[in-house]
Amino acid sequence: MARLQPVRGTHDILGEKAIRFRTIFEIFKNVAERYSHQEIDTPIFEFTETFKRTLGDTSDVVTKEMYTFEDRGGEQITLRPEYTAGIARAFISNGLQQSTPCKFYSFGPIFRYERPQKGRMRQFHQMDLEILGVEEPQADIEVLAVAADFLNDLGIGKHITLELNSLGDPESRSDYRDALVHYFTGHKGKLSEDSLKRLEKNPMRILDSKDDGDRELIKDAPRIADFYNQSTKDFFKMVIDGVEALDIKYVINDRLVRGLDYYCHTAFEFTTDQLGAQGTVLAGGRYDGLMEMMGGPKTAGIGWAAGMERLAELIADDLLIKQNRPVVVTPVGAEAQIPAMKLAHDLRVAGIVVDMAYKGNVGKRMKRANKQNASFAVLLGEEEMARGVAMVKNLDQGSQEEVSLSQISDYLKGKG
RNA sequence: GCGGGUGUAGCUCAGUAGGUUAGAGCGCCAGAUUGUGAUUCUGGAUGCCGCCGGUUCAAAUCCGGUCACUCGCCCCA
Repeated sequence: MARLQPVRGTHDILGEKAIRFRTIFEIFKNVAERYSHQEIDTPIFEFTETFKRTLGDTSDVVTKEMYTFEDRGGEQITLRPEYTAGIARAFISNGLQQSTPCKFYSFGPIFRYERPQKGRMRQFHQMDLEILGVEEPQADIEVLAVAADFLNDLGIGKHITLELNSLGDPESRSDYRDALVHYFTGHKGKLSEDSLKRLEKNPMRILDSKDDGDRELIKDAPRIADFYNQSTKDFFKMVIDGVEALDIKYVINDRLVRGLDYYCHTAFEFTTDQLGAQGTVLAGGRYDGLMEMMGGPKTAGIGWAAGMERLAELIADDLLIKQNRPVVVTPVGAEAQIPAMKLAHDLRVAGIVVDMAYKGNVGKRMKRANKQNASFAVLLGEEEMARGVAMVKNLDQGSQEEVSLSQISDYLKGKG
């Protein structure tokens, strides 16, 4: 038993969990298509270079979290640790710059070699939404609207806060970064060990620190809004005005940052306090610099990803897709086996969900039917066959009546 | 990569001044009911007490290691 465990940080999805996943995906798909997004499914692995080049050599994802291996042809392959790079690659591979704007959605597994904990797995699943080729803030607004609608349709909107920030255009962002480095370098002695490393690699991340000492310093650190140039201010105002017009609740969080260089302007996270340390349920931002960094044509982009496992913990039970209750066909006696199978088949062809056990006497089969939460049992024995009928039992009420074989499917559909 | 907690039946868990045959509930199987489920009653099987080693006449119990799960840090969905 001990050896037949799933690989650390992976989980089997079955039973109620599978239903939760499907429920959430259906709702996601429904919302995305309402906004006229198209499905795209890219491979779950890409050349390692695709992720390395876009995520940067200093990011944690690239330096220690990728599942990378050499395939039999000697290619360096990586299981995707995020969606955007693969979709951007597909955009370029398929020459889609001809057809912008592209509005995509996708769903599937993501892989990161991390220490598992609540809401954090090595294989997990994300729903992803992207708009490619739109520089206007209207795309930012729309993408936020999809997210808000999605969470509302899941019935969890009220437990979730939208945190919004602007990282500015490259110029604003670079000025701010310099100011931050200058400020924190002046207080090096008071920074936590982790933040000293961040100062080297990714200074904006210091703003995220949970260390008390760091937080004291952060209070007086330069604020990003003071470094916005006019075009950044205009852009961000458009986004905020749009979000307000659509009545989407939000708070500005100017400590919300993205470490990677290709991010700019809008950055956002939808968070909850109901999941322990991993409170982010959906997050994204604008990445106008990404395509060029990959060697493609300069193309704007904005999008987000939502964590399936985290959402699955939040949704209410009554939201789950109802399972179809089966009708159970039960032969009585050996001679009824084949005729019962024929009856079951006819009902299935007629579109009814039917199950028939493979063995057992009537008592066993009825017990099994009950465990399956069957709605009806259809019993077929010698007596019924002689008269061209079957005994149809309502398992909720315990009542039963004979129904002519030719009318059973209509009878069951009428009651179902 | 770093720190805390926990590993006993399919599931939820009892079980320590170390002691003989390791327990309960739920679930599962069988029978009462060989043409009728749920309820009820009767009976049954649950198991290398995570794994390896040590202490001891004797270890589920004490010690060391290891693995897994879990919570947090880091990072992220």
